[in-house]
Amino acid sequence: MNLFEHFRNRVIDNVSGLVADGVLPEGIETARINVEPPREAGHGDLTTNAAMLLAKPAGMKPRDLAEKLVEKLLGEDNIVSADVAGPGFINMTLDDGFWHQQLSEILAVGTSYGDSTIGGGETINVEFVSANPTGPMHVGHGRGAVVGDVLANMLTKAGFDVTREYYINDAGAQVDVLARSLHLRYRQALGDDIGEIPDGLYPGEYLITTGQRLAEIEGDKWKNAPEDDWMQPVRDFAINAMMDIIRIDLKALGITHDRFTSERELVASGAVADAIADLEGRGLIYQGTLEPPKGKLPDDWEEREQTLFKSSDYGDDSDRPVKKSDGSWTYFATDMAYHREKQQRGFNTMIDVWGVDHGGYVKRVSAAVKALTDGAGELDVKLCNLVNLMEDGKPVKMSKRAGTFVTLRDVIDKVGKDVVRFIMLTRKNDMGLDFDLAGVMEQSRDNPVFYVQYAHARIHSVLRHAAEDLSADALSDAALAAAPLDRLNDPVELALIKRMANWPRIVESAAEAHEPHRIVYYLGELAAEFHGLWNKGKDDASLRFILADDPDLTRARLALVKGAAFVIASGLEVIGVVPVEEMR
RNA sequence: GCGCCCGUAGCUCAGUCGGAUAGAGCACCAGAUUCCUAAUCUGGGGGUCACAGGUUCGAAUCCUGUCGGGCGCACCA
Repeated sequence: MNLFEHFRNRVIDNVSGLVADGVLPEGIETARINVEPPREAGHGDLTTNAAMLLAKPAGMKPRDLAEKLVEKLLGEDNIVSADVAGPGFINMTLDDGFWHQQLSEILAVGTSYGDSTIGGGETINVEFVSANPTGPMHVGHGRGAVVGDVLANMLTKAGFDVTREYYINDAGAQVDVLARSLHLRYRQALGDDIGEIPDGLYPGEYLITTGQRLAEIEGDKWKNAPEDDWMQPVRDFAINAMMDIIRIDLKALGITHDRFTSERELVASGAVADAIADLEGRGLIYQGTLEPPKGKLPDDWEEREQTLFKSSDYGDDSDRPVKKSDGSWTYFATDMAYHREKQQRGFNTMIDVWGVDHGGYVKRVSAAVKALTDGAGELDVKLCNLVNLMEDGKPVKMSKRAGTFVTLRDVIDKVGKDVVRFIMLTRKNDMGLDFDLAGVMEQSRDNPVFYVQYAHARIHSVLRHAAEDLSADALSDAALAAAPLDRLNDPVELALIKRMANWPRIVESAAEAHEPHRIVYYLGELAAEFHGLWNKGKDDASLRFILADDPDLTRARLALVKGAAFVIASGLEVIGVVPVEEMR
C-alpha cells in the first residue's frame, strides 16, 4: 500500500469517528475522499479534500468541518501538524521519523520498491507492434513497441498478470504481394534480369537475401512455374522470413512477446465464422447497402449490397462490412474474432497499441468487443502518434525509392536500445514526438536520457569514492540500512526521501491510467531532486555526502543516495533501460 | 461533410478522480563559478490554459458551440 493510501484510510477512519461522535450524519459517502501530495511543498506532506466533499451532505461549512477533522487527525501517529487551508483543504505534515522509515524500507527491498498488489493478479492482454509481416519495422513501430512493452512491465509491477501478444496480419492481399515480390528476387538470385521492380510490388532490398536463401533451398523449381504452383509455399516462406526479421529487431529492443496469433490460422480454425455466427445469433448481421460518405465521393464509389455488422448499435458511426466482394472475410471480421477469442481465453481487459492512422478504427472494434462479450470485455486502445526523426534539429529525409529509408534497426544500432526506449516515452503516446538522433546522444542537461542516467552513475561514483575510505562491509546494503538515518534532517535531504517515497504511487496511478510516460517524467523529477542535493554540496561543504570527520553522517548520507539509486533503477527497470554505473 | 485526437510561457511539453497563487526544460536577462564529487550553479522576467457560454463551493480538466491544426472516412491492413 502506498503511503497516501495509508493516510487516506486514517482520514476515513477519523471521518467515521466524527460520525460516531454525532458530528457527521450516518451513511456519509467517503469514496471520493483522497489524500495526495500537495502541489506546493510549502503546503506540507499530505493534503486531503475530505472536508470539502463532506461539507454539503453534513450541512456544515467546509472549514468548520475541517477543524473538527483536524482535531482527530492530530491524534494519529506520525502526523505532527494538520491545518485548514484555502477553501477547506487539510494540509498535514509528517514527522522526520516517518520519512526515515520510508528510506529504510527502500534499502530493505531495493529495486522491488514500488511493487504493488492493486492488480490483484487480474489478467490483462496487451497487444502491440503487430506490424505487417511485409518488411522491417520503421521508427513508428518502435514507438508502439516500447509503449506496449512498458505498459506490460508497469502493469506487472502493479500486480496484474500480463500477456504480451502480437497479431500477425498474414491473411490479406498484401502477403500475396509480398510473395510476388519475393518471387522476383528469387528469380534474380537465379540469374534472371528482373529490371525495375514493377509498381505495386515491394521494392525493398531486404528481400534480396531472402530471395537468395529461397533459391538455395528450393533450387529453380518455381523459376518459370505458374503462380498457382508457388504462391502458397513462397508466401509462407516470405512471411516466416519477415517475422524472423521483426522478431530479431524486437529482441534488439529488448522485447519478447508471449504469444503470436496468426490471422491466417484464426481464419482456418473457423473462429471467424464462429464469431460472425455469434453476431448473427444476436441479430446483428444483415445484408444491406451503406450510405456513401458525405462530402466528396471516392472515385470508384459504387453502390453495392454487403454483409454488415450492426456496429452502430454499440456506438459506432456506421455499420461495417464483414465480407469482401470475393467472399473472404474483411480485416475487421477477423479482428472481431480475434478479440472475441482473447476474451474467451480469459482476458476481460484488453489493451491494443496502434498507430494514430488507425484511429478511425477504434469505435468499430470497441463496438464489436461490447457486442461479443455481453459487456464483460473492456478494450482500451492506445494510439501512438508519429515519430519525426531529426538530426541536429533538421528532419531526416526518408525515401524508400532513393534508398534513404531509416528503419527502426538502423536507429537502435546508431543510438542503442536504451536511448530508443527512453526517448519513445518522453511524450504522451497520443502526442507527436521529435526524435533527434544527435540530441539524444548529447551529454548535457538538455538530454533527459543522460540526465537520469547520470544521476544513477553519479551516485555510484560517490559510492566508489567512499569505498576508498570506508571498508566494503561498511558500504553493504545491510550496513547502510543500519546507518543512523535520523541524522538526515536537512530539508533537501528530506525532500529527496519524499520524492522517492512517491514512487509506489506513481507506479499505481500510471498502471491504472495505462500511461507509461508518467514513469519517465517521474524519473526526471527524481533525478533533478538528486542533482539539486549534489549541487548544494558544491556551495556548502557540510552538505556533501562524504565527510571525513563524521563517519556516522557519511553512512547515513550514503544510505540516502543508495536508496535514490535503487528507486531510479527501479524506474529504469520498468521502462526496460539498464541503469549505468559509469558514464563514458 | 462526418468522426476521433490535439490547442497550456518565445519554443518543446507536463499537469493525478474537478482543488489552493497553472509547472518543468530550453531560450532570454542578471549574478556566481580556475574550491570540489567531470560533463556548471543561483536568481529573475515571462500566461485571457485557442475563444464564447454552461455545470458547482471550486474548471486547464466535465458539457455545448465556434475557430485553428493533425489523422481517418465502403469491399486495404
